Amino acid sequence: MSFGTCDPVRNARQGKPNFGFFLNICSVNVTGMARTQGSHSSSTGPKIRAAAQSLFAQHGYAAVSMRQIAAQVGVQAGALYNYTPDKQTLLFDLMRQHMEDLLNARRAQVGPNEAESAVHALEEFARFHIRFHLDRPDAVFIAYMELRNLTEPHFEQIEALRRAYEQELKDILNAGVDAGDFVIADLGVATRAVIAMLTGVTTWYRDSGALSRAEVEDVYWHMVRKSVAR
Amino acid sequence: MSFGTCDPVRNARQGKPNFGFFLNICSVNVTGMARTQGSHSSSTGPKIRAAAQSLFAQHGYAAVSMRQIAAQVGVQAGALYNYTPDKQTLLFDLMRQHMEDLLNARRAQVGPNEAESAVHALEEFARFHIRFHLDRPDAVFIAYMELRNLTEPHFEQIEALRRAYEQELKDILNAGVDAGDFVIADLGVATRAVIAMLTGVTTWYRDSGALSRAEVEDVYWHMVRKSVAR
DNA sequence: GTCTATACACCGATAGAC
DNA sequence: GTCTATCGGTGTATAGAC
Repeated sequence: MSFGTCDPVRNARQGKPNFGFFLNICSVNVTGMARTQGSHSSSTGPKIRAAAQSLFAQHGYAAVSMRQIAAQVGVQAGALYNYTPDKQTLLFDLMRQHMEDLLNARRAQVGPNEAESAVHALEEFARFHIRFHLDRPDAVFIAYMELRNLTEPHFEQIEALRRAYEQELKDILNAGVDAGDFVIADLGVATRAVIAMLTGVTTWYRDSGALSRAEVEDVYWHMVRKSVAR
Repeated sequence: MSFGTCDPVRNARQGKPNFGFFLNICSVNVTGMARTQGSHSSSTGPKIRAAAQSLFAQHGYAAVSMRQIAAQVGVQAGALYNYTPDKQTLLFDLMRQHMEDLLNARRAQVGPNEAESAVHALEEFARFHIRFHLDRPDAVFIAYMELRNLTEPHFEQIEALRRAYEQELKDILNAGVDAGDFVIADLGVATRAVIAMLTGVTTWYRDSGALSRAEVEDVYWHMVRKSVAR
């Protein structure tokens, strides 16, 4: 009962295969080289992060053991500690990487062109946000659900990155208000409201669904545009 | 290290007192009657649910032990099993109660008066949603974060309640489109987008903050109204 | 209805061989 | 860099006394 949610049904609902990580029976050798045990790998580090990200997203940080992560990678639990000092740091590294990727991708998008209209800048932000989040469902899920499992100094670093990203949108909205394009009662609330609306797409969108990503982008963009309109 | 997040700092950040549930030293007798051990109480059941709700919201279902819940109530762990068959059912009962309260409160609000304008109906829904959610931060947090810890039949029941609530908003939006009050590209997406935006208030609002609940209601309502406007 | 005690399994993390 | 073995502790849940 202690692995309450490691059931095939739940995994199927979330579109995940069942790797059977209790028994080390179906551990997969990603490199394709024949080996009966161990990895001795070129790239165990990345594989550990990938396995942890997938398992944390499926079952939650607290419900996943280091032994489960090791089994999915195809090594023994002790080997994980060659790559991370502890489980908590493994979580933090995943979250920090995700937030840095988000911020860097956003700044790369906005970098070249300057002085565009606020409406166009908002459209670019909205479409970027949806695209980035739909591309990384596991990382997004962890970033929003596992904040309380970070120790205080780690939490503060993630929060700072989150606030920096939020500021990107706030600047756009503020410029739009100054230019007379937007009417916004409270800038901070509006910023969080728009981000919450857009991020919500990750809770229901599936590639197998009725709408394409482009269509979803359009629908959300129209709603965002109107929500801050004059 | 296994109780990684049971630290005073984190609790203070979430506005929770530190009950020190490791040592049974400060277990509180809520009834006020002097007793050195045990509860033998009229109302251990409700106290267990209250303690579980608080602890699950703070640390997450998987990170909270039955011993911690018992300590907060002031009984030994074995006594909990007079009130719940297992931990999983305790979680499910909390979530079902919350969703039923939500649906019942919504239907009580809309019950009496009929045939109002879609715009007014939407305003009532938006304000109700914000008020109800801000009044129950712990229950809301659990309802959104712990879905993956439910077994399949339990999950399906909660999902049905969530869909029924969603339908309440969908009906309003649909009526508004028919009446020519709203312009909506996709009814399902718009329904989820509005709910996501409104629910987002729970992630940042604090009573100690700059805005009153009434002001927050106003700001969100204006954004929702515009987001589906013609 | 609560207690004490316990069954049995798993946890994170480390030590030392290879 | 991975293995095997292990430490000390915790987990859920149950049994039986009172």
